[in-house]
Amino acid sequence: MTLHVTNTLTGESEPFEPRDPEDVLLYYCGLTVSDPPHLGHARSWVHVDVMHRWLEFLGYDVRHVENFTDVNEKIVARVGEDDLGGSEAAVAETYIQRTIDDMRSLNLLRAEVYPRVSEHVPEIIDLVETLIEKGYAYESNGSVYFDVTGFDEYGKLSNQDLDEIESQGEPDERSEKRNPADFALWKAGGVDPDAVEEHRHEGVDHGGDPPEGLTWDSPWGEGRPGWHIECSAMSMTHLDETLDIHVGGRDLVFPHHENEIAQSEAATDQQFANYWLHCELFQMDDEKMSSSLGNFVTVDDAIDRWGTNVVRTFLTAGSYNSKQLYSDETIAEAEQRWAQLERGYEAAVEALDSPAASSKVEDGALRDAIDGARETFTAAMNDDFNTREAQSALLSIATAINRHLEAARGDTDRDAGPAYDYRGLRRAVETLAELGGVLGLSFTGETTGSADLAGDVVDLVLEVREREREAGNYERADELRDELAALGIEVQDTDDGSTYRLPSEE
RNA sequence: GCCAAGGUGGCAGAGUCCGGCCGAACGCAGCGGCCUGCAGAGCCGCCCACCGCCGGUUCAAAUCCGGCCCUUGGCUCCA
Repeated sequence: MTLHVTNTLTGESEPFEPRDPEDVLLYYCGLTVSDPPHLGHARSWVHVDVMHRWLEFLGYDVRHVENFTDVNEKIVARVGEDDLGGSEAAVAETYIQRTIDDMRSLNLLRAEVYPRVSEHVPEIIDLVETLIEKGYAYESNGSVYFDVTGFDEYGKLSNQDLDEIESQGEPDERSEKRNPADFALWKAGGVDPDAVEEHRHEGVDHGGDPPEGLTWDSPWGEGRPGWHIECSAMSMTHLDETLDIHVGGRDLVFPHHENEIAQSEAATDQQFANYWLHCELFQMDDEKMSSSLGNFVTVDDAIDRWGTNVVRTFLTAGSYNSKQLYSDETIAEAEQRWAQLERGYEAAVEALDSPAASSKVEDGALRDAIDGARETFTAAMNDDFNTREAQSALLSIATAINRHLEAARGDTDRDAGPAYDYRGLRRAVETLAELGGVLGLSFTGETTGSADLAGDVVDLVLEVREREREAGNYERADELRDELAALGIEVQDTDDGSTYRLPSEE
């Protein structure tokens, strides 16, 4: 069984064959650091992260590179806001740090490199010069444009017809471009003040002076790199001329990725990326999640509200290449799914700790269920990273655990007590941790010092409550349970006493 | 207008590439039952889908072919 992926380039599901049987070169189009990351970004990150983890699970070494676009008018537009910083570089730095923090709290595997545009201008200039030399690009008033008519395959990713694109362009007599569809590789001069103005937040005081952005010397005079060239230059610098997998948001297919292909392949005469994978976007009711509509949730807030595991369960509750609905209901569902997984895991751990667990007991149904779940999980992930199906497999392990515990308790004759399948439960716990790990879910719930203390206190309260129950003071017992619940502590009464769960997360 | 993706139960969301195991997964919500002092959790069972519409191919279609309707995203400014 091999991994299949849906390639935007062909529109079809294809068996995945990296150029090198051991290494996979993975490039993800990162973000322009001009705003705090929101859940939409997190959705793509998490799916790329799951791809990365699954490729490693399959035995590949993954060389994962993800850029930061730190040169952009949108960033300049933030200069002077609040405490973001007084220059393009400072604003970018602020958001890069924030982005890295968010990535960490989402439990993302680190990429090998996070290259920045501002640190790759020489490589960009080299690439532009190559394109001019090869006749694919031309200089005009200090700017350099890519001539799309020179690249026969232009439009192959997005299925655009060049004539169609051209006819769309507004005729502009004074344009520096030969063709409306040509795009800038290098832009003469400093930042475009109109573009900056367009991205300013209303009612924010930016101080007096018009902001300046970064500029560099080039063979064509002072200027800034164009929007698309960065990804070509950085991926070639840190990976290779041909990538195995290039991932990005669906919204980048055209023109960004289309242009990347054109300039890269024109420059190297090599295929730029063998597999183009695109993450679909969030939908809020009938519109997409976007900053301008003000309907987004920042990664930061999401983690605070629901915790990493719930957020990741939510983000992987649909396929990476299908749109996903964001609503209170869909989040609540994800909370339930995660809670079920966690409860199943914890129930198994608890049973393993009890003297009733024995290596002499064997529950075939439990073991079969685990094996089946592993097969389902593997098949699902190999089928274009079907994370929803993979979650189902995990859930079926939780169910199998509960079923086994239930059966064992049911068999109990009073004196002997229940008997648990020690090895079966161990396998269940290990499998959940291992496969859950592929989705970036963490069952280990490491408790911090304060959580330990909280645990001790809860134990104390439960002890008091138990005495009330024994004395028949159920009203008082229920009050205590409700009061704990109000603090987010879930109490569950069982035959062997009461257990509890602290509110999840870090 | 062009390009792309999609329309599956009350919600959400797999399955569509490789037609039959789909009388449609997993989950949420709802309804019974077991358990419980009660609740929750768990377990068992149930309810809810003529798979957008119309036609075709086939022994057999959610899955293939054709037409139509609708939704969403990108482009139509900059690039």
